[in-house]
Amino acid sequence: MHHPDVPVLAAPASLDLARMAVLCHALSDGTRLGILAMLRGGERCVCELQDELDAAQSRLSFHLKVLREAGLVTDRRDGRWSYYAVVPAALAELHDLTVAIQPAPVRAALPTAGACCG
Amino acid sequence: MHHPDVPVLAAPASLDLARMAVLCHALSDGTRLGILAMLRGGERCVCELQDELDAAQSRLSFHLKVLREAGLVTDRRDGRWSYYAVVPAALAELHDLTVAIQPAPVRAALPTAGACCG
DNA sequence: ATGATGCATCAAGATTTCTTGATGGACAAG
DNA sequence: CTTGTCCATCAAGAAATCTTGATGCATCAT
Repeated sequence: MHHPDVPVLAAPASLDLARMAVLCHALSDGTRLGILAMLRGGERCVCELQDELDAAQSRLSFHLKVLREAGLVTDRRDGRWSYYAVVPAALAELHDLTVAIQPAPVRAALPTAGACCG
Repeated sequence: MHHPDVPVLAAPASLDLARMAVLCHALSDGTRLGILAMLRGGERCVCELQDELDAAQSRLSFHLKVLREAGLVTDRRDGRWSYYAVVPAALAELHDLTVAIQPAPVRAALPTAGACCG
């Protein structure tokens, strides 16, 4: 070898790369992001998403499953309808992960997620 | 239709779903996240990543290209070596996007990214 | 000049992901 | 009970992504 062998930085406990990959994968698709954007207004049933996003029903079911399995949404049955809603904590998790993966000097200059403005 | 036709929430200007999809896609792969985690310690050349991540060279080149095209890393040539480094602003962008896509009531209870602790 | 190293790029195959249409179950209305 | 609506799931094909090995170029050392 040839290079100075810089010590590899230890990862903070909060930096779970596998979890981050799952969350990011779930958010890497336009249809799924469109769903989440709609759910900002509150819970929706599948047929509402269907109308608004102009997507086939099986297609929405597919993407909702991805979001659900990533923990980004929950579903609630009410009669014939399934209502989906955002899980804010999951987005907060990604939020924290994007901070944790910042280079150490940058992260030091950032407010801590929990302690901010507190 | 049958449901109460809830008004669809207007998206904040900061919510660029296409951009979010690109960023999240780039971060949805384990190898790429491993690269970023290594780059937290500062810039690295490809062969260092290769040693540490135990990945073939062409494979790293492929993933580095994805990260570069998403704006998450920059590269710098120095002689035979290409040094890659994190672009903190890109991670900050994703950070802000995860806030922007939160349901409106949740976002209202959160500190603004820029104005935090100010 | 010669040879070796670091790296980007390409082609090909394997794998994963996405879309579409079909089927069937749960539920509600008539 | 029959019919229609809402939805999950499946199968099959299309498309995107990832991995591997090969090739070629630039750079450095001898």
